[in-house]
Amino acid sequence: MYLKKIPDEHDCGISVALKIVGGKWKAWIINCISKGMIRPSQLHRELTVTSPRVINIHLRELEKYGIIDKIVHPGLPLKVEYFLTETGKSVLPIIDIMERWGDNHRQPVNEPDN
Amino acid sequence: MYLKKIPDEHDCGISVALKIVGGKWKAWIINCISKGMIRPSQLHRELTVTSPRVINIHLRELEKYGIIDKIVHPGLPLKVEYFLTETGKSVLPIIDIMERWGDNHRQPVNEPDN
DNA sequence: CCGTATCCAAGGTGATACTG
DNA sequence: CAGTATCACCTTGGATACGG
Repeated sequence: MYLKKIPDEHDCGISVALKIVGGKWKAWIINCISKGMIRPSQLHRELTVTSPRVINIHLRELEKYGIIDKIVHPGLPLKVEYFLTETGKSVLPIIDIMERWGDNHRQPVNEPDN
Repeated sequence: MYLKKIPDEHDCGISVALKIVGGKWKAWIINCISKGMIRPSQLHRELTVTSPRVINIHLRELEKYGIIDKIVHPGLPLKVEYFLTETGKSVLPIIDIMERWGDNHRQPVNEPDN
């Protein structure tokens, strides 16, 4: 997302927001967690097109930014559960409006894909 | 933005929306045009941190997706004016909500930038 | 003034194999 | 089950110079 070197005068809120929803699967992951798919294995099953590594990178970043947090249950097999923080929940309206807009404008945007 | 090879079952509205606001300067450009900075030279002056080439790439893409359109005035020196289409205007609320969210959550997101 | 071509650096993503 | 390391690839962004 090439957003790290933006000088201060252009580091607007959009840059900040894009750090959260800008990744290829970040918004998708946030949506899944908000819907109760809180275990990594569930995410992997839903997102078979991607490797666990990429999902984990996104999870680490969302964690770092305070969007999600996790509970590690002791014992074997391992059990980890992610959940949205309050900050994370505040992102849902953004994802929602983006999703609705995209669904309503799929034609003009997706068709010229040459 | 690596959004081109997303399989259909995951090609949700978010992917579509990110094609519009996902680029490093796309949302910024849309904002500028909506505020009346409609000539390329104005955009270049506002965005001196970037080369004209990058701005033009974004403009071409926004044009391709029907977000902006342009009027080419004949004569020399050349004069071009961009404007938002109706579709483009419908993007403004998304940019607005992202910008506000980002401004309100700058701390937790920006600080862990290690 | 406007736009593009070329070359290049860097970041994001993907496949696999591996450890605890 | 959960997570990481290494590899290679593709996309994006950036600097410069040039043509309409």
